[in-house]
Order: sequence, then structure tokens, then C-alpha cells
Amino acid sequence: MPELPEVEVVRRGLATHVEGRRLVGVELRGHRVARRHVAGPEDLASRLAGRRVAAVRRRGKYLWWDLEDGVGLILHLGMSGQLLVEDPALPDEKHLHARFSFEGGGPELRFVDQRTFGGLALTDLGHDGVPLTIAHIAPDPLEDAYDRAAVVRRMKGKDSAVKRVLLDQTVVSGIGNIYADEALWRAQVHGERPASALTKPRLGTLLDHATEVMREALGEGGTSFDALYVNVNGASGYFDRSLAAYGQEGRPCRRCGTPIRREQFMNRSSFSCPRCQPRPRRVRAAGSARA
DNA sequence: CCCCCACCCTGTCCGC
DNA sequence: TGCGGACAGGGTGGGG
Repeated sequence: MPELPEVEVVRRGLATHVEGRRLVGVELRGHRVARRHVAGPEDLASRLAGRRVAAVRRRGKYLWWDLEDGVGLILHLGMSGQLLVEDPALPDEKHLHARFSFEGGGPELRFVDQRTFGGLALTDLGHDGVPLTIAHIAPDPLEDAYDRAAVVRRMKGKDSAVKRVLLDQTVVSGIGNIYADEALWRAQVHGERPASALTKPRLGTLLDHATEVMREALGEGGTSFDALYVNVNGASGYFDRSLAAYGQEGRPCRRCGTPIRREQFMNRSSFSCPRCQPRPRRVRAAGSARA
């Protein structure tokens, strides 16, 4: 489940079920789920057995288990990954890729992923406790390490479209296509405006809207349009009812009544209000004004 | 550095 | 019913 709120919902569910428990068995199906684990699935499974899950952590859309001794298991959901706590007697899902069982018995944990864009990998943790392989991912707005002023400065220095910058996980993490569109709608900014063309207070406000909308979504259990996006118990969130822009093509804008438009941007759909979020008149590279 | 594209996969929906 | 195409919340790597 893609964006920060949905991943945080999963993190919380996982924390309840696996924190402090010891892995007794790990079964991996196929090689794709562990493709980012260079040593291969057998190595991954054997190195996991017997380890204790000290904590379940998250940065942006990435989850990982702190397995002590400076080692972590990254669990990334990609577009369609699910982590499900289930009775071992239940039949296997069609796209079951991994099964974890824990000391003391009880329900098992399954990694199910229709498209297999997600996956598992064992990696060393850095001094800050973050896996080395995701050191390029910036802190997300719900972390202590999040430096709002630094992110604003970074955004201000970019001539790229502001939506592209919001989606750049090396600038600020956790924001995906839904919450980027919602933040832009709240801030009344068109996503194709160059970030550098917005004032720092405006960029700060935009970031705060992104933070706030993700907090609200978390409070509703995340956004679920279909059964693909569920928590560890298979339940959906309700934030889809609160979306003002994403997926609302043709529906009246909640502010001004103008029908929400849909445009293509970065090979995906963008939703915005034509009146509240006018397109930039002209997108011009910085420096092109020099005579 | 920046941007665009292809790619990694499967499923659903819509028009013909 | 079938078929082709578009589309879906993710990220990475290569080439220009």
C-alpha cells in the first residue's frame, strides 16, 4: 500500500504482532520477491531464521524490521504488496511470496503481492539505524529527523515542476500521487509550476498541507479504493471519502464548484481544480531570461 | 544535475 | 466472449 499513511497503518499492525518475537521459519516463493537481496532467497531465508524482531520501523514508504546486531529486513510494498496476519490453516493466496512463522505459534505473517514491485532484502543498518540501501531516502514529515526549513530550501533551489519535487523521495519521502494532488489542491497550486517560482512561505505551506493530509488519512486508516489496500487484518481505510482532488475528475471542486480536471503528468494522472489551481502561463527555464 | 523513458508485473475496465 | 489498449497508490537504471 503505497503512500505514507497506508504504510504506517501496516507498520502499526506489524508492530503489534511481531515486535519482540523470534522468527522460527521463513518460506520464500520464487526468486523475484528477494531480487534486491543480492545473495538470493535461500541466503535470505537462512539468515532470518532464529532472529528476533526488535522493532518495526518506517521511513517514507519503506518498512524494515530491526533484527538487532545492526541488521535489518527491508519490506517494501511497491504498488500492490500486502502484509497479512493470518491463520496458517487458510489457503495460500494466489500471489503469496513469503511466509513468516514465529516462536510460540499463533497466526503467521504473509507477504502477498500481485505485481511484485515490492520485495524483501536483508541489509546492514547505518549509525542512524536506517538501512544503508535506503540511505538516499529523505526523512518523511512524521519523523523527528524531518527538517522542514531544509526541505523548503531544497525545493526553492529546484526549477522542476513542484509536483515532481513533492514526489522526489530524496527531497522529502512518503508523498505519492494521491497526497501530492491533495496537498496541491489545498495549497491552490498547480503541480506544473516550477518549485523555484513559489516563495519559501508558499512552499512551506504546501509541505504542511502534505503533512496534514497524510496525518488525517492515517487517522482514517489510509486510502483504499479496492481490496488491494488493506491493513494486516485485511481491513480497508476510509480516507477515500475525504479526497478533494485525486480521482475526482468531473466532480465539483469542494471550494468553488468548478469540475475537477484530469491531466497527464510524468506518465500518470493528475487531478486539480482548473479555477483554484490555474496552469502556469509559461514554463521557462531559469536563466533563459538572460540577454 | 535534470529529464524522459523503459522496465519491473498482474489485474481490471472499457470500447470495439 | 474475445481482444487490444489504457490504466493503477511503487521505485530503479540508462541514455540524452
